[in-house]
Amino acid sequence: MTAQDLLTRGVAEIIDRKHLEQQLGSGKKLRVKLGIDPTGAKLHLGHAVPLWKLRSFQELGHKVVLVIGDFTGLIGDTSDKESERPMLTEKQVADNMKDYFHQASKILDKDKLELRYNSEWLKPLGFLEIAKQANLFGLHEFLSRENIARRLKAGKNVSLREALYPLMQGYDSVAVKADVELGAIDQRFNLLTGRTLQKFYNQESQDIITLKYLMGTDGRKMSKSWGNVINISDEADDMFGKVMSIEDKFILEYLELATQVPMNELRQIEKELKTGANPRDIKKRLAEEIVTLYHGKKSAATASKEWAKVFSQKEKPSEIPKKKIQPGSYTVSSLLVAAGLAGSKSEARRLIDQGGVKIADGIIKHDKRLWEIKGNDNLLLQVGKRKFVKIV
RNA sequence: GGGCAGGUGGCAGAGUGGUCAAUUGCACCUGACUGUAAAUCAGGCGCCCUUGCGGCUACGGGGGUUCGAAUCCCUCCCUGCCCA
Repeated sequence: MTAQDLLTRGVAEIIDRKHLEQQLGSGKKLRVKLGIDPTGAKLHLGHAVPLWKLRSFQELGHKVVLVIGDFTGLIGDTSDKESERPMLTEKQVADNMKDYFHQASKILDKDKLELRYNSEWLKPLGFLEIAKQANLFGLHEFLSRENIARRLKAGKNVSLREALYPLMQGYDSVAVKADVELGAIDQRFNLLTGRTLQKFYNQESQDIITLKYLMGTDGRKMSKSWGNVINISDEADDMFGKVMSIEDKFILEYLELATQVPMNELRQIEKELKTGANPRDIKKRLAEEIVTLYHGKKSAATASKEWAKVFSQKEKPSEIPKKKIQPGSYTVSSLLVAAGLAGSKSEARRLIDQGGVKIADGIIKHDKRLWEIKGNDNLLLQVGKRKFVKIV
């Protein structure tokens, strides 16, 4: 990681660039802040983008301050939302928070980290103080945010509480004396709030690095509510496959945002793609890189081989889940349900009709024949191209 | 407090007495093709029964009108918008 990459890779915008370059050049150890609200239990590759940037700061000797939004999580940020985010209960937040740090430490160096919870300073804050902070901003600023304006225009509710959220995030920066704050591009407004508040509290305003966001497996922004996420806790095989299923046009973005492949290599790959390289091969490399980050090189290699076996060569995976079921007579549909390969018999019949069901390598065309299950059958069931279960 | 609009399948969002198990989009599943679980194309996408112009359950909850309701009425709950 070069100092050059620090300010370019994955970066959408830097405010104030000159000042930040100066700070970095001065040799001073900067306090670099990232806030995460525990809105779900799992971190995904989109969350990981700013975490990797933090890691780079760590490597260059700066102090990383990870602010867990145990308080802001209760309130709920709407800057990345198309509708009001529901307020969470303290229990939900506590549950979600449990694994957050553990997951984040897959990326960050735990020993060079300052971990803070923002209830520490937000909870005791009085109304007067909040009013003073709120006085620094105009309602019009908030209302003109793109997604807020859109919701208002569509006749949807925008609660007053949402307008308060940026103050809290901004005050976090004051509390931890941040020199730099990171965030996704849709956080821009909240990030800027920190600058104003710091000034009000006689601190030097933090610089801001906004990062591009990662696309999900369906081509929309990666977000838990879209259900298109690749979680950093996903199993190696699963993670590999999900990466392989992204659209070709996102390959370069993924390499930039979700891997540590050097930028010059990235430009090389870009050239190769343009001159007719098979995107599948590049994507395989991408998937290996990503899986390596979270599961290690060995698992990545295994996942890659496994994937090639099952999908390129259409062979069976080396590990087929085994399932024991009650001995007796089964129709194919009830067999599939018993094996967990179909949610209902109706679904199973549909799969049969569509030619997606194989038993012991033979395509099943109808549901009439009865199968006797004795309890030692070793019968291979297959649905689609990638779901296998062995009845034992 | 007053006025108005609305609550439909995982989500978004049609439908306003029968042909609605419910248009469409997204997500998802299967098949074909391929360079891959990409793209594209085709089909599917409530449950049950041996497969039928079959049965059951379903359009916020409850009750009613009707031969028949997601669609009409009553009531309850909830949500949003406007005004104060």
